[in-house]
Amino acid sequence: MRSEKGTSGQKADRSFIETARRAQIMAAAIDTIAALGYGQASLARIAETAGTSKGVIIYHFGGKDELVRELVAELSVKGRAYLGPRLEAEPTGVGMLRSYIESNLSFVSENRNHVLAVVEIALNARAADGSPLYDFSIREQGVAALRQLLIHFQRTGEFRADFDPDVMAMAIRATLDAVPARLAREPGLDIGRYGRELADLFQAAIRPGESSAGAVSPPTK
Amino acid sequence: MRSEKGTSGQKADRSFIETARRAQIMAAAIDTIAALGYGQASLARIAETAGTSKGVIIYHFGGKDELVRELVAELSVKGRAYLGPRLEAEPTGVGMLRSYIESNLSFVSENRNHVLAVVEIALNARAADGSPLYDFSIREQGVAALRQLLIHFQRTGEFRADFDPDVMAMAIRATLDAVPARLAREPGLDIGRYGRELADLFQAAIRPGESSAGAVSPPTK
Amino acid sequence: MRSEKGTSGQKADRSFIETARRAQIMAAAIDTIAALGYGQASLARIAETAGTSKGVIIYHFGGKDELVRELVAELSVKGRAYLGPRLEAEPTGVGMLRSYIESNLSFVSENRNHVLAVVEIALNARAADGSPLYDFSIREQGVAALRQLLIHFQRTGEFRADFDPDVMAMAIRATLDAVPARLAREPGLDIGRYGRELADLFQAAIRPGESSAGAVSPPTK
Amino acid sequence: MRSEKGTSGQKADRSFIETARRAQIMAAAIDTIAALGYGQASLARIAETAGTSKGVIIYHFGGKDELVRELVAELSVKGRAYLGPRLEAEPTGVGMLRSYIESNLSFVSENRNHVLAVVEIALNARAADGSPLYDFSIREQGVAALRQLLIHFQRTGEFRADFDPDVMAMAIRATLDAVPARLAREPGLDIGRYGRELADLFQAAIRPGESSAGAVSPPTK
DNA sequence: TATGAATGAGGGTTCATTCAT
DNA sequence: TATGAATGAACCCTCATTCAT
Repeated sequence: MRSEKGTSGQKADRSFIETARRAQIMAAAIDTIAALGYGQASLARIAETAGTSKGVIIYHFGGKDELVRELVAELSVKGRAYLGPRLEAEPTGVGMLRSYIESNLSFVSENRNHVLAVVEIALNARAADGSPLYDFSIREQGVAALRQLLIHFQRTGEFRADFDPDVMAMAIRATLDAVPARLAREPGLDIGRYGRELADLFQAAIRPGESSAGAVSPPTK
Repeated sequence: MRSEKGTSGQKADRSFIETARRAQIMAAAIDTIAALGYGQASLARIAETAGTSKGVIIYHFGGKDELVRELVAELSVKGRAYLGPRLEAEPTGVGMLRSYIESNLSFVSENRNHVLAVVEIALNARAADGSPLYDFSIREQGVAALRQLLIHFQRTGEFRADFDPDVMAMAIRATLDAVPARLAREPGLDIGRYGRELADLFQAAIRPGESSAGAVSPPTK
Repeated sequence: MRSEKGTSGQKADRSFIETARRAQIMAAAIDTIAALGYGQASLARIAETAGTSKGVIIYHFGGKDELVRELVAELSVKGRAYLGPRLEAEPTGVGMLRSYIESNLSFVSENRNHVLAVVEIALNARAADGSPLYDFSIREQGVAALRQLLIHFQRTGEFRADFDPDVMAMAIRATLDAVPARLAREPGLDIGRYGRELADLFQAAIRPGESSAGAVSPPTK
Repeated sequence: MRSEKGTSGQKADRSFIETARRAQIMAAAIDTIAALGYGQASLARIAETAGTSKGVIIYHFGGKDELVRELVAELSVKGRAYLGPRLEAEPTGVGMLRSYIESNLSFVSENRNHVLAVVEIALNARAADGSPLYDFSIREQGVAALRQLLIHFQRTGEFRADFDPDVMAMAIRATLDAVPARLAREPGLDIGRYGRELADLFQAAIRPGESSAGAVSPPTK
């Protein structure tokens, strides 16, 4: 059997041919999940897309779960490599916020199907008892980092202090997460413009206004 | 066979006992889908939750599709009845926007599992070819109505004119749609406060500021 | 429960309304079987055609088997009442043969669906072990009677003596039995002409020719 | 998945083991259908006869439909290969007619169960709406060819001119089609003799007699 | 290294029938 | 007399996985 990498998680050394096969299968899995949804993406269909048989997939990945897990992990690695430098390059809070949003979206547009597939997985893949199958702690780490960033710049005064950083982080994340699905429905979408609009939106939401938004809200009982 | 109601959609007159059974089954379906996810919610499991057998479900609904369709339709009816009056009661643009957000969330909190189930269905239920199985045009109508509302108050000047109403509507909707899942993970969440925070957030995003947010954005290449 | 008539087979005395219901159901069963074939004619579909529910059918007939049995029996009674007098009216062998064929066909054309249904039943209805479900001894009695007739007129010399009455009887019966299906496919078929042609055909086959057909046959190894 | 052969119909190249399994399953299907009838021949029962499981059948044929389709196709191929040369070898009309009948019957006796099974399929296999499931155009082509043959020799004068070739063809076909069922009931039947008798019968029916049969028929209104 | 073959659980659905009313 | 409700077996099929080669 292949693909037993120790718990340490380091990649087993693989032959060239094996690496190629794995890449081919993962690409097929991505396209199939993106196109049909997680529930419809059976091993048979993925194998068909890849031009092989189910057996091959099981051989190389040990099972469907592991294949999917690697799909998720790979995107996570790609994502961090993409976003990290872009964020660190920004000196100001507003810059980081805008960069977070726009970089996320450009990453999405450059990895459409992969992102779409992982979103599908995140939303649907569950064990028989309903518990999530894969580890999306990365995502939560992302949200946490975003919240830290918001808190930081609330403290510096660059962002207004009277929003809940938790709620704001979640709103930003949710809005970004909805984009891949929309992109799938509307492939011609101009992601660059979309990202700028979204950045404007949240920039307006966090900027310290003359009067806080909360002050305008009707008195709550 | 049961449950064939004409295209007009009016409920066929049902016996007391049938009505009860249907309600019981729908409740079981809601809980099962909410708890396990759409993909794991087989008829057998739903039947088990309901304390009956698959046959009974088929008898009363004619099939899984119809059961799910009714779950969706019922929530849609409930939702409109809940939201409509609350929106119409608001005279101002800001009031309507806040009401839209807060009413949505209070509706969600009052119909947790049902909303969660329908979100599961919306995200996951697909035909074999990947096309969506049910009609969520209601949802899109909702987004469209929201966009119209935004456009209207941009014209009156109550909202700033330089945001894209399409992007704003989508951001609001996506943020709201993410709440049920979070609520499921975090049952103690204070929805009232959460709604007010979210309303503040988007109120800040649409308010006509001294200078438009866009002006602050870095020059785009 | 209804419909338990003693083994003696006499009809239980039935109320007017029950008789009507039974007739209605039997008509529906005939049309359904004729249209869809025996295998597709489930109680549900028959009930739908009849405008009632499965329960009613079971109530009146005790089960599907009994309903079908009565369909068969009724046609058998009708058939004998139709054919008997017509045969007996013929003095000559040729007349009886022609009458047998033509009366059979006119009976078929006057009872299209019923005949079609019973043919469907005869060909398809079987118990789980493959054994035939209903009693078609009537049919075999018919063939036997036909064979007796042929033998009789072979002895009188009106028919040629060198054909096997068994084979001839079977050929006539098979040919007649194939008509309903053809009639179903080709509803405009002129049964009168068809019957005369068929009568001519078999008349030619049984007439005492100058030389027996057998003599012409090539020597068999 | 197995058994997807292109529309051209050429057999995909199969491994030895697969070929064997397919043959075994087809044989089991033939025996089961012949013994129990089409309606009782479920995949489970066929699998039991074959000594395997339903899954294996599905694996090799993709579904019940395809299995049955191949049963029909194979017999059609076998039948044409068997009958064609035998017909073409005959110089005279009478010879061809006799050969048609006798070859058909010897083919039947040599392929008892297969023929019986296909007859079962032809009579019973239907879609939910009652329409036939498989393509029996071959059969109709056979009848059409037979009719052409009859017409041809009516023109040459070898057959009498005053029978309807359509009716005659249908009578011959119907008589032949009834044989498998009889053979099933009466396994000891002497098919050779039976065929000669049948050939005699129809030879007498088509021979140009001193006076046409039609002339004897009572005046038709 | 790779594959075809087979497995067995579980999927949704149809069916004739039973039962309580 | 009639019906709606429920049952449970059987149906065909899909699935991820195992196994022998």
